[in-house]
This record gives sequence, structure tokens and C-alpha cells, in this order.
Amino acid sequence: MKKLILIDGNSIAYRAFFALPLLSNDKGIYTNAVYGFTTMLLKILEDDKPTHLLVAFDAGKSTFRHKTYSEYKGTRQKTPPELSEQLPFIRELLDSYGIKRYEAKEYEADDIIGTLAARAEQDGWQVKVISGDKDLLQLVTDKVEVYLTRKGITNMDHYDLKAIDEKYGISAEQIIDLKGLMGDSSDNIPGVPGIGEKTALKLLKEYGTVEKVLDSVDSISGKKMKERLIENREQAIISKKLATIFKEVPVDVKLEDLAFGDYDVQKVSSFFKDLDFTSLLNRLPDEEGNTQTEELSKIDVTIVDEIQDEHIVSPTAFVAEVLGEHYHHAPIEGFALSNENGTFFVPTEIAVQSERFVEWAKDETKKKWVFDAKRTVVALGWQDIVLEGVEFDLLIASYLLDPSVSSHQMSEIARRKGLSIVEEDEAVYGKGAKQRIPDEEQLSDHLGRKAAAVYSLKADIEKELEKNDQSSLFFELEMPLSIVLGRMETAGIKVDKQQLEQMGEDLSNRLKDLEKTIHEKAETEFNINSPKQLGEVLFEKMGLPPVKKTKTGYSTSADVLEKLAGKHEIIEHILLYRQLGKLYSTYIEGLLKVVEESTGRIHTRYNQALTQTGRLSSTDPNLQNIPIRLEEGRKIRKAFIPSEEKWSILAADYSQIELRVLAHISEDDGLMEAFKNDMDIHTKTAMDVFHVKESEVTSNMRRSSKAVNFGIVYGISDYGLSQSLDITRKEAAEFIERYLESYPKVKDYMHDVVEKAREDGYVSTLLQRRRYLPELTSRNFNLRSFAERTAMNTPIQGTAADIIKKAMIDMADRLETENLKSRMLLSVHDELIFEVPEDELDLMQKLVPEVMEAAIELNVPLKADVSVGETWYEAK
DNA sequence: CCCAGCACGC
DNA sequence: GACGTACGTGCTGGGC
Repeated sequence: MKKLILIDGNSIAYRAFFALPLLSNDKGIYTNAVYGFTTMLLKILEDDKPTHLLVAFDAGKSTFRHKTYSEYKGTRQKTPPELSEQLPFIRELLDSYGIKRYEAKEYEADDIIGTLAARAEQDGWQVKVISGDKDLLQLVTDKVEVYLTRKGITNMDHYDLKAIDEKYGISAEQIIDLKGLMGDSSDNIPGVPGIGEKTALKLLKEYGTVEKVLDSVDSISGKKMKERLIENREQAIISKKLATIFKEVPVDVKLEDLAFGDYDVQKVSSFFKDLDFTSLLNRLPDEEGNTQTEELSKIDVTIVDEIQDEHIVSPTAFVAEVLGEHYHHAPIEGFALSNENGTFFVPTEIAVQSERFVEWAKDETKKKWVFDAKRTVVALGWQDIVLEGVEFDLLIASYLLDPSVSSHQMSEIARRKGLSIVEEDEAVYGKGAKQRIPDEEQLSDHLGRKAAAVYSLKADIEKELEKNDQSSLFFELEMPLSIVLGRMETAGIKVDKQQLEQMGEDLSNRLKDLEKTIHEKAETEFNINSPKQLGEVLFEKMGLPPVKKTKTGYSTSADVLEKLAGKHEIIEHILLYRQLGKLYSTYIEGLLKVVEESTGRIHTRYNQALTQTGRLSSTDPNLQNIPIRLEEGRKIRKAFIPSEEKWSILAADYSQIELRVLAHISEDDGLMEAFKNDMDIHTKTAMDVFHVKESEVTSNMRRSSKAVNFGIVYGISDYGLSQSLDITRKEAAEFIERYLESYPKVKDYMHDVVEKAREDGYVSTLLQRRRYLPELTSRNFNLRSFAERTAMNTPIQGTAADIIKKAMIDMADRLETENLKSRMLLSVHDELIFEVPEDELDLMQKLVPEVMEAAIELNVPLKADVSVGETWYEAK
């Protein structure tokens, strides 16, 4: 069966251009449209395996349609030059693949495609049409299918006769009638004013075609509609004509000429290299004609029964495999080493008992390259093996190059760099309850591949970091930080289990009482923890007015319940039940579950390669959301205590670090002045926004100002601000505007940072952390606005993250060089927690804020407040 | 096992 | 006008 694919070249290039950020290669040539086009093409070649292929292009401005209607496409914006200049490269791409392309004077790509589709159908071929333009749907028959790009470009919606019927309830031929009635603003096809898609479909389902609708105009109900149809009769007929694809273009190629087959892989490969499409190289067939993605290339792994010098030269890529997320106290399944002498697998017992290996591990002059340094160091640490000299971490490098990548799994990273040698962990070990260790042969192969991948990717990745100006960020900040974090995780924080248990008992009793009260007041027994049941009881049985709905039913969230608080006394009990229930399940039971039996400590894990902004996150347990706002919850902190007698907990937090960063980046005079004089920033904001003296600032003004400052820091929208202040969206928007008028350079910054990000495709922090924001060029308002707010906010939040990370490294250094016994335990975004022996208390109270404030020099001072206590609760 | 709804922190 | 809106983690219920 002959399989012909017809691609609407201009349409796909256009889609690709807007779907991707404005990438360019190192010669300064824009490549996003070419790249997008290429990935789409590769996907078609891989998935569909067409026998024949053609890409049609529009030829110039004037077409036969302009003779019918001179305004045709009159409203269309000029093609951006950044896109036009990429079209020759798309042609070059097609030529190097030996793919036919075609354009014809006076005709559009649609017409060429329509003509060829009709010819091929007549010969009994199967035809697929690829475009971003819905007009093409009129070509669908039982032999011709149309694929329309959806989000991005490799996602496509598939239309056959059935799909069109399901979506529109009309046939493919009626698509032109649909356009005739509703028009098409992008092509400036007028249609009948006042008739949109809904009405047009209704009319067509009843009468069939534009002509029949117009002829039956008398029987159509609605005076207005009748008038419109009569008045615009000619226009409707012209619109239909414009929308009709012309299927008799004198295309002077034969179908057989479109055959797609062998092509010069070298040519395509050098084209990819020229444009910097290195990640696509591995999707080309190798010398034997195999596509590399389908098969892992071979690798030699030697299983060793005794560590020799050749295994542990410097540098060596090193894998210590620990299964699953939890690497504290976890067994090591095996080791792999890869270096200039080859790739080796070492069973765990052999390595840990080898003096040579242990010595090598702790020798910092012997450089190690790893994937996930922290996991490796911590896992070895629990085996009493010290690992020093970790020079390169592929995980962190990948995260810095692009934090948005959804999986920083080694297999994924390697594949993106064109190295298809590592299998998915899940494929090797299985997942969930079915997880298992494979036999030594398979295990050694898998680990060997990992080590080999790290070894061979290191140079490339390092070069990329260098190109992005991220070398210092990587080598001087994130790499040392991973070691510091590993030490903090290993140290853990001591927990007073009895304290937690006592609080748990109190809470549990109160919850039981509350449950009883609530059931009595509701006059029914139900599960209060089930939003579904709670909603039914409140809004159906008890008849309270529903405030908000969710996808699945009534919303029972706290802000909704608070609005109902006056209506029934049951509400306050439910709110309290929720609050205490949260404390009990997440913080009492949750924390007790993760206390390490042998040490009485909690060892959280920080994820250093996750957040889009550069912050850390904390899991198992999350120690970054221990309650503090409400006193009831804050008491949980009483359970966090020093691990040694007579020691203290010391907490130090940055004051307004994000707003100080904003003052620094924007260089706004008002904001800088506020921090140079160490003013209360929310009061100062109220003074500036409301134009009053300090003494005239009311608590309400301060509260609103605080909310705006909060919004600035977290990049919320006018909608978000309106929610938090319970005002209208318009009022919130005005308030934000007043804020920006008060701080003109902040306003400039907000504008400039978005503009620059649109050009570059990404935003950066002070220390060159990056976040790519492809959605800045989205045509979807919501996606675009979100990306714009992100562009404003990420440099602020990310720079704050840079600063505290730097402070952590500096503190760790000082503790070591000054031989202090104090330990750094936790990091909570803008706060550091230590445990401190009595004799270092005075010193540390000075040293910690001093180091934090000096971490990075800004053009406003940094400020850190410090406090100490017997528990985390008292250190406030 | 996965999703939705909710709630905690910065 | 665009209908969904800071970043995370973790709990429960409820469906498969």
C-alpha cells in the first residue's frame, strides 16, 4: 500500500516558530522554527514510515483568491523576519533528506495538497495531510486523513470522517459551508456577520449547504438572523468560494516522483551539526542503518573481584547504586567505575572490604564524576566510607542547564545528549511492589552503562555550562552545596518523641470531641475528612448557601467556610477540626513515622535538582512546612531539640531578602532608601503608595501594602491579590498600578525583564541560574501572562535562593576552619537552623548573621535576625 | 495506584 | 475577552 504524506510547510513552520522560544545557534542564526519542523518531521518518519512525501509551500503574496476578493488575508500580520529567515533552512533540511517540496505561483500550499491528495486517492493510495490549519479538514475522505497540530507541534489531533462528525456534527465537505457562514478572521474571510460557529453549525445541520440556507431564508426563525442572511448573501457565497481548496492545480510532478527512501545520512547529520541540533543526531540511523533509539549500543563491562589501580585512576566516573528514593540507611546494590581503562562493575562486599577502594574514596586528589553526588556521598557515609574529591555531578549539571526538564533520570539525560546507552531504572528494576534486583550480569551491565555515560558526557556538559556562563554557579555553588546538604541530612535533627506523643494524645481527644459535636450539630454521622460528604451535609442537608464549586462538587475550602462562619455554628467547629486534623495526621503521626529508631533523629532529604526557581525542596519529611503561623501548630516546634545535653537551637533568618534583591536588581531609589535605613518595609510601602506620613499609616494600609509586597515577591496576579485582600480584581489591579507608580524603577524592571526574556527565551538570577520561558510567545493569554509574571518573579526568588545557598557554603566553611562543634541542621528557604554547644553560643550568635549578611554584596544591605532557645519553638 | 481537594510553609 | 493563575510536600478519601 502506498502511503503519501502531504505537509503544509508554511503552516508547520509558523506553528513551530511560535511554539518554541527564539532559539539561535552559536552563529547567531535563529533556529526555533527549523528545530520544531525537524522534530515534527522526525516523528512522522519514525511513526508513520511513509512511502511518499511532499512538503507544499505558499508562493508569494498574490493568489488567485485575491482576484475574487482583494481583501483576502488582508488582516494577516507580516511574517516576522526571524521566521522568514529560517525558511531557507527548512528547504535545506528537506533537500538533504531528499524530500520533495513544491510551490506554485498564484496557488497556496492548501491547493497543492488538495490536488495531490485527490490524485493519490484516485490511485487508491492512503493519504495523510499535516497542517495547523483547520481549513484542510475539508479534504478528509475515507482515504484521506488530516492531522492538525495541537499544543506544541509534535502533538497532533487526528481527523477522519468520524472525528469530524463527532466534533462538528457535519461532513467534511460541509467545512467550506461552515467557513462561508462563520468566516475566518485569520484569513480575513468575512462570512456572515453575527453568525459564529454555533449558529453556523445549527443552520448547516438543518439545511446542508450555504446555498440551501440562503434559499430557505424565509423559513428561518429570528428576524435579525433573516436580515443578516439576506443582506450578506453575496458575501457568504464569496466566503465559501474563498475557503474552498482548489483541487486542479497544474502540479507538474508525478505521484511516483514523491517516493521517499534512502537518503544521505551524512548530509542530514552535518546539517544538524551546523545548526547545533546535537540532541537530534541520535535519531539518525547509524552505519548499519539501525535507528539508535531502538537499540542500546553495546558496552563492555568487566566484573572485578579485586580492586586494582587501573580501576580507580583519576578521574573516574563512579556509581554507587541505591534503589528507590530513600538513600539514608539504604543498602548499596553494587558499584560501577568507568575511566580511561574501561568500565568495571564491583560487587558491594568486594568494594567496601577493599582498603584500596576506601583509600581511593577518601582521597580528594582522586577526582570522581558521579550522578547525584549527595545520594552517593550519603549512601557511602552510612557504610562508614568517606567520599571526597567529587568534581562533577551530572544530575546537578543537567538541572542547571534546564531546570524544567521533567526527568533528570540518567537514561533521559544521556538520551537527550545523543547517547543511548542507559536503560530506564524502571525497566531494569521494576517498580512499586514488584521492584527487584536483577542477576549480576544484568546489574553489572546497567551500572556499567551509567558510569560510562557519566564519563563520556562530562566534557560536553561542562562545555555547555561554560557557554551559559554557569561554570561558577556549578563548581563554586551547587557542587559544594551538595556536599554540605549531604552532611546536614546525615546529621539529622533530634526529635522529642514523647513530646510529640503527648501532643498527639491531646489532639486526638479534642478531635474525638469535635467530631461528636459536629455530628450532633449536623444531625448525621459522616466523614468530616471527606470534602464530598461534608459538602453534601452542609449544602444539601443543612441548606447552607454554596459559595464556590469545584470540578467534582461543592468547595469546602477554608476561605469558603470562613464566608459561612456567621451562618451556622457548625462551621467554626469544622474549621478547628480541619486545623487539628492536619496537625495530627501530617505533623504528629507523620513525623513520628520518620524518626530514625537508632538515633532518635529525623533525616530529611533535600532535593537540589527540582524547583524551577532554584530553591531547595525537602521530603520525608518535609521540614520546610512545619507550622508557625498559628500558635496551636507552632507548638510542634517544641519537639525539635538539640541532639546533645545543654546544647541550644539557633535559628537565623534573612529579613525581607526577596524585596532587598528586588531593590538591588531594579535600583529603585525609594526601595533602596527603605533598606539602607532599615525601615519597616510594609509601612514604608504604605507611606509611598498612599502618600501619607509614617504616623498616618493605618493598620489597614499596612495590611494591604504587605499583601502587595507579598504579591511582588511571589509573582501573583491581580486576581491573586484580589483573593488575598478580598477586594475586586479591578481594585487589585489599580492597587498594583499605584505600587508601580510609587516605585518607577521597579516598574521599569518588570517591563524590561519580560522584554529581555522574550528575546533570550529565558531569565537569569544574579548567579546565572536560568529558567526558560517558552510560553512568553504563546498566543494563549493565560499561558503568556503566567510566563510574564514568572519572568518578573524568578530572578527575585532565584537570586534569594542563590544567596542563602552561598551563605550555607560559607557557614559550613567557617564551622570547619574554626573547628567549631556547632552543626548546621536545616535550611528553610530564608532561614538556617543550627544546634550549638553552650560554649559556642555567644560566638555563633555573632558569626551566623555576619556570614549570612556577607554572603553576597548587593547595593542594599542584607539583614539576618538570629535567636536561640532550648527547642526550635523557643528560638523565635 | 492515581487523582482531587485541602492545608501547611516560604 | 481570553477562565485560571507563586513554589513546593503530604494528608485523606474515593475511584480504578
